[in-house]
Amino acid sequence: MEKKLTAKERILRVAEQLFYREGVRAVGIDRIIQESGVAKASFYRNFATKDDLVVAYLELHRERVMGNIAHARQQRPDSVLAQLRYLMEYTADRMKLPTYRGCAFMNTAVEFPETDHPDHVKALDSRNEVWNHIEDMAREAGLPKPRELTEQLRMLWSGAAMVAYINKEEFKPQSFSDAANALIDSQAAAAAK
Amino acid sequence: MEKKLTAKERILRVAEQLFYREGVRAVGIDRIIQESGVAKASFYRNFATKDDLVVAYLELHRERVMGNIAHARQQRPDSVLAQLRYLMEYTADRMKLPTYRGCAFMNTAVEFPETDHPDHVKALDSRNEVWNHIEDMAREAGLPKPRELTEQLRMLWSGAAMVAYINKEEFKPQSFSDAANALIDSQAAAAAK
DNA sequence: AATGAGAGAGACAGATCTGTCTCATTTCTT
DNA sequence: AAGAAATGAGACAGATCTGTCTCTCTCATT
Repeated sequence: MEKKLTAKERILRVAEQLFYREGVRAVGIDRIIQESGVAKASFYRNFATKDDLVVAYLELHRERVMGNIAHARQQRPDSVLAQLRYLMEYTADRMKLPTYRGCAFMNTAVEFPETDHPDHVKALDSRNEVWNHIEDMAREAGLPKPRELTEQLRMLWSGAAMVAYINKEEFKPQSFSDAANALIDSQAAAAAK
Repeated sequence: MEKKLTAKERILRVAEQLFYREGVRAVGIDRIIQESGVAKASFYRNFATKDDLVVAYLELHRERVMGNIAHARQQRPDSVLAQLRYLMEYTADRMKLPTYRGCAFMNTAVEFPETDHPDHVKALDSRNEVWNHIEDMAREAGLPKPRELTEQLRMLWSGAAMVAYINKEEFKPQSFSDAANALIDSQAAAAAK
C-alpha cells in the first residue's frame, strides 16, 4: 500500500520537475500550488518564501548529484582514476536524455545573478561542493596536478551541460568523453616524461 | 564637438550595460528609461516591446563577437590554426576582466528557456552563427575532424565562460588555453599517426 | 517665423506574482 | 471518540512590470 505523501513532499516533487524543466523564475508559486494540489496556506506553512522552496529544490538536487558520484565510486571500486573517467562518461550519457535541461546549479545561478541572492548562493555552494569532491578524487588518484585537471574538467563538463541543454541535437557524449580523456591523458603524459 | 546621441542610441547603450551586468529579466523597462534619460513614449516609439530591445541587444553583441573573430584573423594572417589558437586565448584573457559576466547568448538562453521565445531564438541563432564560423576556420585550417574539434572547443569555451562568470576567482585563462591546445594537439596527433 | 517630427514627464490600465488571511474540512494522535 | 494539527479553497492586499496615452516642449527644416 502506498504511503500518502505529505503536502511538503508533493510540493517539493512538483517544484523539482517544474523548476528544472521550465526555469525557476518562469514558474510561479500559483502554478506549483495548483499542480501539487495543495492549498496556498499549506504551501506557506511549509516554506516561508519561494526562495526557501528554491533552496530546498537545490538541496535535493545536490543530494542527487552526490549520489551520482557515490554511484561512480561503487562502479569502479579498484581505481580512482577509473572512477573519474566513469563519472564523466556516465553524466555525459545522461545529458543525452530528452529530459536533460542543463545543470540546475548553473541555470539557477544565471537566473539569479545577484551574488548575494540566497538562491544564487545555494546554487554556487552546491556546485562547489561537488567539484571539490571531484578534485579530491583527482588528488586521490595520484595525478600530478589535480587542481589544474579539475579546473579543466569542470570547464569542459560545464560547457557540455550547456551544449546538451541549448544545442541538444548537436551534443555528442562521445566527443565529450574523448575530450575529457584527452585532458586526463595529456596531464598523465606530461607527468610521465 | 560631440554628436548628441538619439534616444534610440542611448537606450541601446544603457540596455547593453544593464542587461549584461544584471541579467535581462532582472532589469525592467522603467530602469532603462530612467538611466538613459528617455521618456517612456520615446522608448516605445523605438522599440515595440521589451523583447524587441532584447533582440537588438543580442544583435549588437553578435556584431561585437564577430568583430572579435575578425580581429583574431587579422592578428595572425598567415595561419588559420594560429588564428584559432589566438581567438581562444584572446577571448579567455578577456574573461578575466572584472566586468566579465559570462556569455550573453548563453545567459539569455537560460533566462528564457522556452525554445520558441524570440529572445531565446535570437540568442541561439547568434551563438550558432559564431560557432559555425569557427567550424569553418577549423575546416579551413585543414584539420582532420573540424566538426569534432569545434564541438570540443565549444564545450570547453562555453564552460570556461560559465566558470569565469560564476567562479571568477578560480578561473585561470592559462588552464583554459592549455586545455584548448591539448584538444587541438590531440586531434593533430591522431591525424599524424 | 511656421510647421511638424522627435522627445520629455508622468499618469494610468492591465496583467502577474508573492505572500496573508479566513474558514471549513480532513486527518492524525492519544 | 475527542481534541489537536494539518490541509483545502480561495479571496485579498501589495508590489512590480509592461505597455498606452496625453500633454507639453524643443529643435530642425523650410
